[in-house]
Amino acid sequence: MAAADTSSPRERYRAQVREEIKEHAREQIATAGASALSLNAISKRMGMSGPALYRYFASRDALITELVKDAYRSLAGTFHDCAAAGGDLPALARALRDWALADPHRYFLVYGTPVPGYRAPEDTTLIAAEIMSVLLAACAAEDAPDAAAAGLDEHLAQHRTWAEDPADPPARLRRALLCWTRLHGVLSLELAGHFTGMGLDPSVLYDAEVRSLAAR
Amino acid sequence: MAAADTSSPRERYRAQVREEIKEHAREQIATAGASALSLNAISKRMGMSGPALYRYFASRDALITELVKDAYRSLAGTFHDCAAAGGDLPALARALRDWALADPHRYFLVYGTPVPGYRAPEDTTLIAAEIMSVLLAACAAEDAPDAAAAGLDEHLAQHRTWAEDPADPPARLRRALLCWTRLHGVLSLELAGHFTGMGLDPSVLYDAEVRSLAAR
DNA sequence: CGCGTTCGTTAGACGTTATAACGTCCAGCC
DNA sequence: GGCTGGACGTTATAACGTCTAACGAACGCG
Repeated sequence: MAAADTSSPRERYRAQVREEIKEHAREQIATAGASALSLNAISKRMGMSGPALYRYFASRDALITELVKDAYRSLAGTFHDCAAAGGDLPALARALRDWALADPHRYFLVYGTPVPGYRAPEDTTLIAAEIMSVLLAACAAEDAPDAAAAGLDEHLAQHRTWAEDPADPPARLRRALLCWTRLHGVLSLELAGHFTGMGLDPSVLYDAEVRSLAAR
Repeated sequence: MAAADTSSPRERYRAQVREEIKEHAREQIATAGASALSLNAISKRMGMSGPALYRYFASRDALITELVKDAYRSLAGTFHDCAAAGGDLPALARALRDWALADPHRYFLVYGTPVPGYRAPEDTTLIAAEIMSVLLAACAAEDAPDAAAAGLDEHLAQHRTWAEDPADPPARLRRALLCWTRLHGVLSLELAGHFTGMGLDPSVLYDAEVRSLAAR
């Protein structure tokens, strides 16, 4: 924060140009997907020449990585805001779906097909942990032991590095995990258009899954 | 002539070359993902020159589309085989996971991030319906009405174009749908590597979800 | 004012998809 | 046997992409 105060005009201009580049990149990704992102097209639309962008981003992958990080931060922010406003688990689920539908390609930037050579930087895993933390806090309701999940609970009791609070019972970890995987299951298939050919409304399916998760 | 019945040697050679091209493409996709598929690299590895491939596939997208169709057919085949061997729902789930783990990029070819301009051809939707049909048949067990899914059942009763058998109760359609979305939720996150940073075993989570689906 | 860092430029190497035009070879037909 | 048409593979070329190298200009700082 204080560093932003004392930033030189040079650095402020640099940050502004970087933001403008990312803005164009986001727009391009939203219309054509991440694989179609072209530094050349961005530079042309900004009135600059191609290699000028390399003053601001080391490579195309670096730009995409930055956008992935922004997407993570954006999702974590909406989750945090929703929880701060007293949102319970269904509210969080709604916020997640709204966030995803607002920009499907941003969702796929986070949860979509991974690029083989790509390794997630440390930041993203930290933000992912933060997202899980908010979800975990919303799963604070009573948890009855589930016979079908006994093995999972035992496994979670031993591998809980992603849940910082050691007081969380395994049943709560399990519920947060299930929220994540089940909502992602419906949402990703919806965003990929796999329901359109079947003529059914994804929101109904999503809501049913949310109710099922909240009511247990 | 009788040549219309049996393929001419010309056509057999053509089919063989097409298959060899697809073989190299599959290998390339398995190691570097679909976005890294290069017709140039394939042609070089086959000892041919670049544009020669255009005699066999109209474009790069056409080749990828063919591979997507093959992946669909492969999944439908393993599903069909599993069901023909008397496999129940857990067996189908295991077959799905084995199929996905055998070649993760093939799974993403079917269920991964969609390309914006891409429209699924009619064949793939037909095969997708066949896959759902097998899944539906495996969900033939008794179905108790679920309070949280009443709205979904009603919606499914009205939009059931993807289930050809009109005798299927909505509860069974719902269960098949939930199998699909929940298993995909765990599987896609696993294949994308989102669990590796959390230090937990995806197979335990997957098995728990399978048990939860089978025991209801 | 001078100097150095940063910025943006052009030139170019290299790879990609895709088309056009040109040989080449084989199958079938007279 | 010889001819002809079509399929095949080639080289050449265009257009676009990332990214590096080298150069000039502009800006801020001492």
